[in-house]
Amino acid sequence: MARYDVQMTMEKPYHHGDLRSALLAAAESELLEKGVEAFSLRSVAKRAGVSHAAPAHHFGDATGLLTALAAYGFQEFLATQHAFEARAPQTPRDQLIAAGLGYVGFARTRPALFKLMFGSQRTDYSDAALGSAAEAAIGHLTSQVKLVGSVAAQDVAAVWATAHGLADLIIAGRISVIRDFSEDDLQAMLATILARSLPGV
Amino acid sequence: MARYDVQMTMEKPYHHGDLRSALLAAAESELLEKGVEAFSLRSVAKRAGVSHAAPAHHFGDATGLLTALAAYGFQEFLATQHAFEARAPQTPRDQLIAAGLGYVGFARTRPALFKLMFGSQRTDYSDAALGSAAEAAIGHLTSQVKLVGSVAAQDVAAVWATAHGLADLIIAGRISVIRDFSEDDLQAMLATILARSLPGV
DNA sequence: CCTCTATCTTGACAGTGTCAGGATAGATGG
DNA sequence: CCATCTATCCTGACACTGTCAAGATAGAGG
Repeated sequence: MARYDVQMTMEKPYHHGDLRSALLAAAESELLEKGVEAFSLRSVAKRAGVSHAAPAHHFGDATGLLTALAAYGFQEFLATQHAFEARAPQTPRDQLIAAGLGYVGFARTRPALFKLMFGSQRTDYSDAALGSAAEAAIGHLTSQVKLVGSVAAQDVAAVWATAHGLADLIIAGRISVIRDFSEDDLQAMLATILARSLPGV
Repeated sequence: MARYDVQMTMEKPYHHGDLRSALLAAAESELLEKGVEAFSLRSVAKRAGVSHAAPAHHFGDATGLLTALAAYGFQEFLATQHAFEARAPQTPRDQLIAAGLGYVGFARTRPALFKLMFGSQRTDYSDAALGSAAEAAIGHLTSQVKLVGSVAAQDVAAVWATAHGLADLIIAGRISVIRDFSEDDLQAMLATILARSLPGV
């Protein structure tokens, strides 16, 4: 009977079907709860319902899994920036600020991924997938700055550092004043600070 | 003979004398070489020449050691900012920028400590020593902003985020353009970016 | 139908943090 | 001067970790 087959399948199929994606999702949850430092590969495997050595075949070792997760994170990161830009006015300056807001927004929505991507030593940036994904995300910000009119490396560094600093401090819970802010007020404050980092054209 | 006694003492005294300080120093070296995630308490003990359980009596567990190290880090952090300020002009604005340069300077000089203080989950900020040390360092920056004339929380967040973002991205090696910069050019660029984060009084 | 290959499991190993109990040495009080 | 006391450090054990080797399973292709 089909019903029985399904139940068998649900219970314990030898081949998972999409273990790679399941492990990535489990790893993000693991990071969110325990942090990068207490990350356990065996615990991730248990979350996905497979044996402790199953991840090895898909990712090699723990660094391989975290590297793949970081690469996925940069894709999401770029997508978030694009989503923010789509809702903003189409002037270069507004678009750049929207990218900055997306930068911070991603960090607040996926803090585990953000910390992995920017604050961890357990990722291998010589990996092709991670390298190109990271370069795409950073290149986007750079091109946005150029569209505003600046070609100075100093201006890229300024807006990037401002967005990054805001993101990092906020998800660390260190900017305590924003607790009393509404979401709109917070966005307005972030936009003001980001705008200030641009050369005052 | 005194000489023999000294040699005996150098070889293997049962009581270390200043094991607490030795462990903190060894821990910073360990962090610098391996990173926070690969940090090993047993390896730190081996560096200090004691058994693997010796740190427990001084720090409780691994988190206790890293917490104490972070508290020490915030003292050094504040001292670095003061050192930068001492060499700068005595105007409020120059003093604040000097504090920001000290912020980045500390991160570049002691990256392991900086990452531990701002990017790790293995520190206990409910600890009294760490809490007060961190508050002292952050309170300093806040008071510097107020001296410039601003009382808006937004301005504190702006200059803090800018300094923090620059520090974090630089020690992560992500701002690649600075590789071609001389030290003076780098300081000038940082000062320009930091100055931009202030309200344009 | 039979092999081939990708996928997953089991079992083992060295290394980790932490706890319990014992050894040592400097300090304290008689 | 000596006995005890306490802080300091060591040894041994436990559960847990990541990784490797070898075997089991199932789907795919000839």
